[in-house]
Amino acid sequence: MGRTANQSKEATHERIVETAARVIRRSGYGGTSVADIMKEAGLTHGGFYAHFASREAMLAEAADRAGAEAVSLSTRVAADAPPEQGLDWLLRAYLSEEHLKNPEIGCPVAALGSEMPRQAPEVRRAATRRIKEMIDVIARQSPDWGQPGAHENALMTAATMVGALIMARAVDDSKLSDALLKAALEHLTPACA
Amino acid sequence: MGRTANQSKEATHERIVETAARVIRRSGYGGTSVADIMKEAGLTHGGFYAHFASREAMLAEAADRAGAEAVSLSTRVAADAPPEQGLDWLLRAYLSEEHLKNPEIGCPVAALGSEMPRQAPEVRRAATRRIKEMIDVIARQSPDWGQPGAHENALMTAATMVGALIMARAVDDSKLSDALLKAALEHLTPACA
DNA sequence: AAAAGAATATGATAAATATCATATGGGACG
DNA sequence: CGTCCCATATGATATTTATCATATTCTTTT
Repeated sequence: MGRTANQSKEATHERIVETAARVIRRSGYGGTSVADIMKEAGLTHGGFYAHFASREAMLAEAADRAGAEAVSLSTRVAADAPPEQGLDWLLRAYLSEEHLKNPEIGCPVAALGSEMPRQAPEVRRAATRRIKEMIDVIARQSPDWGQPGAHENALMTAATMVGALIMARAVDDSKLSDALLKAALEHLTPACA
Repeated sequence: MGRTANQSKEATHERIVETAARVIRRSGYGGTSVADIMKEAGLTHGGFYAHFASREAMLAEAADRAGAEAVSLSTRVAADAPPEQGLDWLLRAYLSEEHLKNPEIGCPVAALGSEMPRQAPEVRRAATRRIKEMIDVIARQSPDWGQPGAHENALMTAATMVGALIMARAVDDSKLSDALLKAALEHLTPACA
């Protein structure tokens, strides 16, 4: 059934990528099949290759999309904060219970980080670009923005955020999860450096 | 071919678990098949279920083994350090180029962290236990050992270590990898809190 | 309103994979 | 020295999965 052909091919492509960006964060690169994504997008698996050259090409687009969403959401959160509190708001959102429990709409580095080294070059390239953007977002919100060492500081801040969230999700003990998020938040908030 | 039956079943079980502990850190939980592990252990896939009730049971044993190796290696590194420098040595080893490039004999949290939330309960339970042990190793090496907040400090240190290594491995740019490791090392070394 | 064209569904194929049943060969013990 | 047992290999099955070829239906155009 040709379904609704008024939804142009481009729009369907869009929808698949958007869906995939969510599904990979929920199920991982390796845990996501082409059929899974198509089903969740309301399509059947056969049509997939009318939209993408390969599964990997599609993962690359999905990874890029997930990264772009994270960057723009972070930018918005920081922009909505009162002056001087951009980083604070960012940290509070990132290290929140809500982010902990909703990987599919959250940071793709936390959701997919340890699978990245095994992905296709196109996937890693897209992810790296978005990670650099994310680090810049953090750097611009830091109190020491412009000073020497500010970029290094942003690198460490990003690492702590990602590590705390990954560990909090990995662990089977909600007390420890909370403690990890709280420890990271409290140690990053008072501009420790 | 009964192969060498003098190697008791127990020893073979041991060898499979040991092999699996390496393979999962290299290929991920989802990227590792039963046949992969058996082949790398020098066996054929068919015999697997004489040793484990299921693939998941085996992953649980492998995760536990990998965690145990990491804890004992870390303990040894810290013990070999001059007095007051245990944490320093730990950090230098963890955030080294060598660790970056050898996930299969390194920290399982960095290698498998983002896949953990989807693993079987037995796997997560084992991993959580080892993670707690790892945090204790770090806490005992900290200069503020015993003081209030020392445990929280260890949580944040662990998060930063894990996050920096995961990001450094994820990224497709060796300059950024180095910068991430260096930033984490320099900011954790001078006992920032 | 019918024909053409584009988008998607159906169906098929080949490879991988978890799991299980049975065969085989080497060592222990009589 | 021959028999039995146990660990492992062989082989099979059912499922999943990536990929592709073909059929079907919707929309547009005349």
